Amino acid sequence: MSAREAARPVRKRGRPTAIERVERRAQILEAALPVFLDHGYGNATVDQLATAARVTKRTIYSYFDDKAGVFTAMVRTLATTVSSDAPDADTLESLATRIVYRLNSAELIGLHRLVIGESTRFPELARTLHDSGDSRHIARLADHIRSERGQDAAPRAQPLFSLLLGEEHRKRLLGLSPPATAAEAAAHADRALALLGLLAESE
Amino acid sequence: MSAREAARPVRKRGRPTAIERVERRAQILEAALPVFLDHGYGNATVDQLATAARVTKRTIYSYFDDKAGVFTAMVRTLATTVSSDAPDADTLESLATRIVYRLNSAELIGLHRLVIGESTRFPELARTLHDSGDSRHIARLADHIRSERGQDAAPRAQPLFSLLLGEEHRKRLLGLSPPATAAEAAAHADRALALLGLLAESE
DNA sequence: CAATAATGACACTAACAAGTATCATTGTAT
DNA sequence: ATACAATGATACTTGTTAGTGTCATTATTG
Repeated sequence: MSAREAARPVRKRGRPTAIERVERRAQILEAALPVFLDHGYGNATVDQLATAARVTKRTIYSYFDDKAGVFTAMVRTLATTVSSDAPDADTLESLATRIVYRLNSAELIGLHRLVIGESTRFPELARTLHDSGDSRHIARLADHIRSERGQDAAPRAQPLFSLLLGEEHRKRLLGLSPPATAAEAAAHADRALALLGLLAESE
Repeated sequence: MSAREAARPVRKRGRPTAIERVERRAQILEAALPVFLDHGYGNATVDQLATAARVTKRTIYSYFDDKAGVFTAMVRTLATTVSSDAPDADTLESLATRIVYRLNSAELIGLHRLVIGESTRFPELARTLHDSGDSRHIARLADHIRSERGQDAAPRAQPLFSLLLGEEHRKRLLGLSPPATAAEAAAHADRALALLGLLAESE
């Protein structure tokens, strides 16, 4: 019923260029996330996916085999995007802050909700998401800890990650709190670092 | 296709006693969890719920308004069960161990998966689950910390809870690891307590 | 013992959704 | 230029599912 769903195809007809084809594929996947989030994988319809992408159902099926194909492609694309767009942070603090901020974003929370909810039926997506998300984050934290705080502190990377998520993230997953602001993320990260004795002794 | 789904009603006909009616309601809800877990809320059918409970669809609708009614009743029942069956633990260590063990059980993991996945469409269930789960756990941890480790340590209850969940719990939600054994739960709890300086100085 | 609540069995309806088919149309590729 | 790939528009097929209706049956309740 939303404006998104009411939209009608807007592209012209005719054979698209190779570039346009890539763009359109991305456009379909991008539009798919909100639809799956609003209705859940099981209840989302292909017609809704088509309308949201401003494309006809016919076109969806020219890019993907079926509904599951759209879903898996969407998750994979987002997962790899997330893991590749990680800009190198200068300090442990800034890295921790970035992680907190990103992980509480509406986009990533939604993605996690979907994958967790469907993990029984799409186990490979759960694996993909974890490998390109948590694992990578923990490794990056370990690298920074090692170089900035010494070898001994490296085993604290995983607990640190758990604290960076914290109760806040659980509430986010359940839809009980809004995304963290940049300031909140920084404060949260500092608290977690302090608890583990990983905060730089400044001033 | 599973044996569960193939089962047929087994009860006799006729008017049940008041007690039987209560039992049957519980029986329906109990059978509903595996069905919702296997198929997801959206894809689970009322026929599957009926067959799993060894009851006819007609009977389901005599206890609940609709599919959503079965779902919400099931979650509420499980949530209150969980929060009430909490046996008082003697020490902080044993409480922490219990929490780790329970939270990684197949039952609670499944419940969380469902509620997280459907949190957009059933926000009140998310609230219920959090209130009767996390909130209560953190409060109990805080009580024990206060009485066993002193007032100052109480603020560490929430971080402690986050560490008790830890990366392990995230993997569990994604279906990437099996339930923790009792021994694993104890070891994990001790590690978390040690990290926050909350482990009793024994020996 | 009579009235009636609850059930199983089973058919049925109405809605909805996945995926396909057709066809005219447009613009790319060659 | 000409073939043809991809699309929008639209209708259609086929299967599924939520929820209801009916009726005989059983046993509780009063």
